[in-house]
Amino acid sequence: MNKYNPQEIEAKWQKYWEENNSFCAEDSFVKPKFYPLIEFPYPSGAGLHVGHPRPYTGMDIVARKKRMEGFNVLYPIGFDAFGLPTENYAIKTGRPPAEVTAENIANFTRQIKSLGISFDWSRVVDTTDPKYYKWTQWIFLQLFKHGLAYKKNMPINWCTSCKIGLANEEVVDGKCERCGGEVEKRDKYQWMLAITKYADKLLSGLEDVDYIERAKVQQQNWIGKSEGASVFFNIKDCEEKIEVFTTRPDTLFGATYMVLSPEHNLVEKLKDKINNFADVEDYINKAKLKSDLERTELQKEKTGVELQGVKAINPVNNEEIPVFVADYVLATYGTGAIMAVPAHDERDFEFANKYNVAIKKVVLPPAIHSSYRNADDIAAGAPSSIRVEADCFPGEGTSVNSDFLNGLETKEAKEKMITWLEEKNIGKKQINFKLRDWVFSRQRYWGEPIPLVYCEKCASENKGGNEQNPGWFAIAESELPLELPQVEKYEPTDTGESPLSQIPEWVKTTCPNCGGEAKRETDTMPNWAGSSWYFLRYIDPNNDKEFASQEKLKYWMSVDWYNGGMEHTVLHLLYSRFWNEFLYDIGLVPTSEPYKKRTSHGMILAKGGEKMSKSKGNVVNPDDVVVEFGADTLRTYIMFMGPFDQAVEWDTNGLVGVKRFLDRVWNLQEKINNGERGMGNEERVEKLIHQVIKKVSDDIDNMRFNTAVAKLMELSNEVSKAPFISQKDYLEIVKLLSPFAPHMAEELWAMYGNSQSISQEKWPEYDEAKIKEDTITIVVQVNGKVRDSIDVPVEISEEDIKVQVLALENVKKWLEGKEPKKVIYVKGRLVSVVV
RNA sequence: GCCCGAAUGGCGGAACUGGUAGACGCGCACGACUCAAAAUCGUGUUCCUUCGGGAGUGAGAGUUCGAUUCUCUCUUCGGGCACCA
Repeated sequence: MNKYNPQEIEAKWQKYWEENNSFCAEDSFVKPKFYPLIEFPYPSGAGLHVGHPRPYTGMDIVARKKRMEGFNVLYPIGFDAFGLPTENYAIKTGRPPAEVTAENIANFTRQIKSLGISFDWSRVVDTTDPKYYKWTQWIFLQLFKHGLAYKKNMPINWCTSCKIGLANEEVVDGKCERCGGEVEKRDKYQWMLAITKYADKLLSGLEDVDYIERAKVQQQNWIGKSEGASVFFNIKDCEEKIEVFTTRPDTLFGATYMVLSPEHNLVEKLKDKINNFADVEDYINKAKLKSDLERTELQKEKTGVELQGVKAINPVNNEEIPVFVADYVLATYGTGAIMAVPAHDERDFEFANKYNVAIKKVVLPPAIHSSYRNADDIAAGAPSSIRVEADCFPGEGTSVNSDFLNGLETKEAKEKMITWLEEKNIGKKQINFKLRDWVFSRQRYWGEPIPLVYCEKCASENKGGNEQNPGWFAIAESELPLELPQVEKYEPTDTGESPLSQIPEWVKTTCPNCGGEAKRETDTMPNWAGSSWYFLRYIDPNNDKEFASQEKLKYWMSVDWYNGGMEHTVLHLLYSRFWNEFLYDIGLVPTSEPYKKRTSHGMILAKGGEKMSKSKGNVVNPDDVVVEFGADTLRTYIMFMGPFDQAVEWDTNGLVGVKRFLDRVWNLQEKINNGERGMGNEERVEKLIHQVIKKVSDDIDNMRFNTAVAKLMELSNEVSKAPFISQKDYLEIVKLLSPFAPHMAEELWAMYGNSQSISQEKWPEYDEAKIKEDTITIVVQVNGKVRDSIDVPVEISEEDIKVQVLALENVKKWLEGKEPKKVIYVKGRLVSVVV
């Protein structure tokens, strides 16, 4: 018998799989399909890191098992290659980003292939390939044509030292990531995508999909739907009104003051009425100067200034109430103004105390539960939900001091107030979202060019574009892809514009509408663009007529199982769902939701629990592990380390145990006895194998890879102790191991006369009857303590077992002659004797 | 501050719908093989113990014949959101 030599075996089988297209999905449309997906990597110059193989291997195991179960599996891979690190590297070295990207992709490909992941390499997509981004641009144009893309004046992050615009990701703790310089906001016209129009759909769509709970909650929070009312407050002796949004219209009688955000345009309009305008202006200017960081850091202490001479009128009781400007009110949410109810909102409470504004209670907390009447009880153990601790009560209860709402529960009070407001025409039911529209422009080179042109003549004639942006036109579809031009320098310009603006011959074009002179948009798309639809392109990656054929989309969509990092559950997941839902609405994809199921893997940390990073020098390169131990050991170890969805610490010592396990399985060949059976162990081994089939199958379906490996280890240990194993049983074990250690499994499978790849074999099935034991061990407890255990036949009756148990010496001893008060029998588990 | 998640031997981690806590692996100890070492194989490995037992899953209570599992309070750690009215 040869020694297990992973390096030799792995190269051999990787070559075999490639030559035989073993893992290419078929566009047969006959077999049931299964479409698993992992997040495609960004091909960085640093190469693969041991974190990458975790999701790839996990889904690979699922994919391989599904193939063996008869599914037509599409398990694709690609590269999300536009991005800042490559662009920055290009700036530093002067090399074209495309060239650097090609090199990095080649390196990533080599590394991933060395892991034996069953990706369909015939469908690789690269977001920077013009053949790919042609369709990214095309989809953007559909969004534009349907009025979902518009240009708006928005603040960007401006590094005062590098004199360039930064993406949000480049701003770390309010400073420039590269130079550490100050970052300020500068206004710039940017393309926006109206994702807010899909807020409701993005929210309700979550009901029908199987995402891990955390991902759903995060998306819900991000979308941030809140239901309430908008209410108009009149201003005394003035035509102007203040519109506010509130989720608690039932507390309107308790509104004792109002607040405008510093950016609110009403301040300027009321200038003449404000007696202390100089103070107000001063406050507003100071607020503007505060960076985002300062605003959040200084949140502990609320500040504001009263607009003296201005009084608002509470519409429910006509009381005159003061109006403040304060930066704890955000300009970007709701109407940028609030009605303040200090008795029932903690922020308003704090502010009212500081500025001496009246506090009026209009909601009583619900009755305290009778079992917790006593104050000491409450302090000791009442659930926090029924405790009342402060003078400010933000919860729900019963309305008081509120005229026609008195005595109503919060829910009813809200409804009644909304009806009243609507009847009087001073307010209405209103739903607000936290979700903002998506800033889609980047002043960068290494991204997809935005395929729009601006014609000044048409703009002046109010042609094209949309209401906000006349003069903008989509380029003709025949001109797609609009390729990135070659440039000399990749640096952003002094004005914060994209480097593309420095190429006059590229910028200058003709207007698709009037044929006159026009200018191209010089901003590029953000990183998120290419990854917002890549799962659709995998289905038909070489199609040059459509982004994917309808027939193929109908067969393959939606993605059955998408696994990715928690860091992408908000933006990437939301953006790609948005694009898919849009494409569904215009009839181009068959399902509204792109992903049926979403799971998440935990990070692999360096020893000591730190993140692996280049600067700390603690990155483990999978190449080294493959060379030393082999890919099968690496794969199996990564799966064995710990629960798939939790962070785990890398430990090179752990690899040793897994290598020993694989060696042992390999060496089990010595135990194969072809001729002889009947050595007395077959039945036991068979039973064990059936138990393992069940366990491993269930565990893979639930991503409990660590316990699946443990069970396989247990099986191999058990078999090692047996005198012989039949070839049939041995190969059954090899099949079960094949998704984890595919190279070794192929080698062993071939060694015993099989000419076809093990990946074509049927996944083992278990027989429930063979799993069952004939005798079971019943645990005996006396007064809750384990005192003995007995082996009894499975079908023993309750009476019989009770008699047997009470006759046990160990039980008699603990009974001390007393009669048992109660004897409980839990079928197949235990007998509990209570004295 | 709010919302999630977690806490189990020396370490990573198991334990189905409440039913023998510590599977599996690392490490460690002893033994076999060896001149020796490595590798491999075998045995043991939660703690205390007067060897009868006793204690034990972050802490404290509760429900139960029985709680790592359910309820409540608290502590610590990790993640997300962060003045969203």
